[in-house]
Amino acid sequence: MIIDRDSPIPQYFQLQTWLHEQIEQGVFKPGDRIPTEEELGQVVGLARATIRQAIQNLVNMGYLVRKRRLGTFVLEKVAAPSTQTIIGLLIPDIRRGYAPVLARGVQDEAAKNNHSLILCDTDDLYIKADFHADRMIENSVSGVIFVPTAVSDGQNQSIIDKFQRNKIPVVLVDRSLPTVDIDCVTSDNIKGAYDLTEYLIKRGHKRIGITLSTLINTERDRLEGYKKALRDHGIPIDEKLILTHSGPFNEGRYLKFVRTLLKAESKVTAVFAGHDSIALLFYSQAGKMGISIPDDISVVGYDDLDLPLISLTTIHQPIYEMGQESLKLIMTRIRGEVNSTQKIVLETYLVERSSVKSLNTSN
Amino acid sequence: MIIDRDSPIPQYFQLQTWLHEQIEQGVFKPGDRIPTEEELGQVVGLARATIRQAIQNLVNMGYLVRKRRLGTFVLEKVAAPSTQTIIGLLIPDIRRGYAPVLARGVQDEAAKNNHSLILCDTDDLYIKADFHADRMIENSVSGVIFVPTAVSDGQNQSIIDKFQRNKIPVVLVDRSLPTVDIDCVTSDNIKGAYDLTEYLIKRGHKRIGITLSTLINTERDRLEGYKKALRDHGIPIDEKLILTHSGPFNEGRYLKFVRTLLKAESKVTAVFAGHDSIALLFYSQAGKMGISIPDDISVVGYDDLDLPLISLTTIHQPIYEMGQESLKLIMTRIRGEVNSTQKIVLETYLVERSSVKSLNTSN
DNA sequence: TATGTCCATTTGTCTATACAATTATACGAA
DNA sequence: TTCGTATAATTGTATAGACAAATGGACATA
Repeated sequence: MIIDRDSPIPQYFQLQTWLHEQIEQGVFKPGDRIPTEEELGQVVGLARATIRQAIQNLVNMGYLVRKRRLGTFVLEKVAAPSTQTIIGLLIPDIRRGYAPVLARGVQDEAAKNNHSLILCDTDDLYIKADFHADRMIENSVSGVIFVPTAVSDGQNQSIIDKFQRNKIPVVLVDRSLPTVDIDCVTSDNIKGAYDLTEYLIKRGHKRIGITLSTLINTERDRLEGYKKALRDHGIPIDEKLILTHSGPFNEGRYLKFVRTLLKAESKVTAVFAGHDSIALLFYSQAGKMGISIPDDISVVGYDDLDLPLISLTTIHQPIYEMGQESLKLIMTRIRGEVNSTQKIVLETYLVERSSVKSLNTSN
Repeated sequence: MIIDRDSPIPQYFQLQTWLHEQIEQGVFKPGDRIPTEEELGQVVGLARATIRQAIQNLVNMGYLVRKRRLGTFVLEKVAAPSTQTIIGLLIPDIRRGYAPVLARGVQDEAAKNNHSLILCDTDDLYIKADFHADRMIENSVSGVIFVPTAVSDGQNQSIIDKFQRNKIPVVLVDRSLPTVDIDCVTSDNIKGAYDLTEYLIKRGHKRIGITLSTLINTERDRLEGYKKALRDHGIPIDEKLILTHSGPFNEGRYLKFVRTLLKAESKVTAVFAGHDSIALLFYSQAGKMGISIPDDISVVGYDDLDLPLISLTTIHQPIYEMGQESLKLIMTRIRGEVNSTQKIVLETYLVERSSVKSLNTSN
């Protein structure tokens, strides 16, 4: 008999122990249904409430699940999922560009999933990214959302490796690493830049300057989209109108480029600023040089930052949504729901404002 | 009555929730004995088995401990000897105003102390602040830096209480609560506004409009500084030039105020914008109305946000430093180094740019 | 095929009752 | 004082019975 009614050990506990043994010994295997409370009551000769007490304890201990109308089942013994519910976000600088919006998107989605967000700024420096990565691992984050630093792919790779060695899933946002097979959420910079350039071309612009950084692949993609649009419309690419720089964003450097393009000798009728912050430099320089936008020169940007006082035609990047998507993606990884690498590319769209003048007489 | 027998929510769960609340709110304090099962049964009119079910769940959750013959007691909520090195930051919205700079200040200082930063946005809503507070407590943060929400002091107080019941130190930043004796880091808004107003007066301005929110005590202080400066210089206060609103920042509302002040009838020669974001509205509206700043009207702001394209005379608030100081303060609390309440007031200074015209002929 | 309805089964919630086990406290005896 | 013992209070264990709620599956209907 399973239950010894004379034992000082409570009967519910005797039953609980017996059930536990059956599970541990594989008599009841994961997925199996154990007898109903009614049946157990008959077999061991105990009241249903007593049976329930034994079963409830095993449910609390994670050995069983009850399902209404179906019965009680043995659970797959899973390693207790870490009680930590923290996601790490590694971005260049919370004060710059779209970072606050991205952080907010991640955070709102994290809140929906009952996770908190640890925020770390890398300043695009490997050493800071590495430092924060260590701290995140120490604080046992469940996953990391990483905007790769504007340094070598190898260094970014080594940050990612560090997380993966600790079995922490990583999702890249905005900037991807072509050589690394890893989940990422980006937008289609080639298409966005293509659309934007085509927009200028259709308004009669032929000499279109561009200035951006070749350090980050998002901006390299924009350059590619720009060139492709020119080629497709039979406009020769003039390398003198392409002013690039391979380092991180530096205001003084770009101010030089901006001045060069604004000078009458350049004869450009429109400029493509690699991102909205550069477009802003065009506005401030043009003001100083007595040049009017868009009357004297047209300017387009990229990002659609919330810029007061100017009305810039630009490409809207769904930054907030990228934050949300990257968090959703990391949650599926944490829950172990997917295996194959996910590459999510979000749509961008052109926002027409009034920084571009149409040169078409018919228009 | 505590129990609603018509509710679809199980009665044991209603009781459990109620008990949980009593504990959270400190009605039952750690060490207290709660009523016996018998007593509870009498009070709420439930069978003892039902009472037990509620209590058992709370025991499992670690809120209560039962002792035979003695009763059931509230447990000291011992945050596992926190190896956690995380600080929580509760701010209204990381995307707005100075929030990114504050967050960065906190974070850089946290990094120096080997702590990480959990970021939570409240949107100035009590319910969100409360939600994030619970999550921070769950993640056992070592301390919290809190920008009070723009709601009633009582609600802010209840957030603070929640942390303090869990022995988590709290520091207020920017906005203080006059009725609460708690560490805080602020800047002297009365003096800043006084200096700024005096600056205008010394340049010959007598009709000075002001528009701000009276919801937050920082802005109320600025209004006070403005009035004091006028009084001290023998300029009568014209209530018609004071346009206030008692709700949270709302662009439409302030645009109306801005237009009123810009109209020629108002005859103001200068306006004091409650913060830089409002100053920005003056610029955008003035542009539309063909009014030139500072030639037709002078404008000053408050905060010294990094505003591109305009050259606004404003009061610099040491936001980054406030973030740093608040973190330093919380670290001293965590290390238990101080006992008395610390009220740190940082210096502000006037940044003279070119949004103010001098009306003095001699100048 | 798709959709709605009903039924039987199983767990979920709740009551009422009884006795057992534990233990702080008081009290009495050594 | 010290030790043992009785007592009362409180939680622990257990029973028996009732109705509620969810739901897979069978069956009927559109």
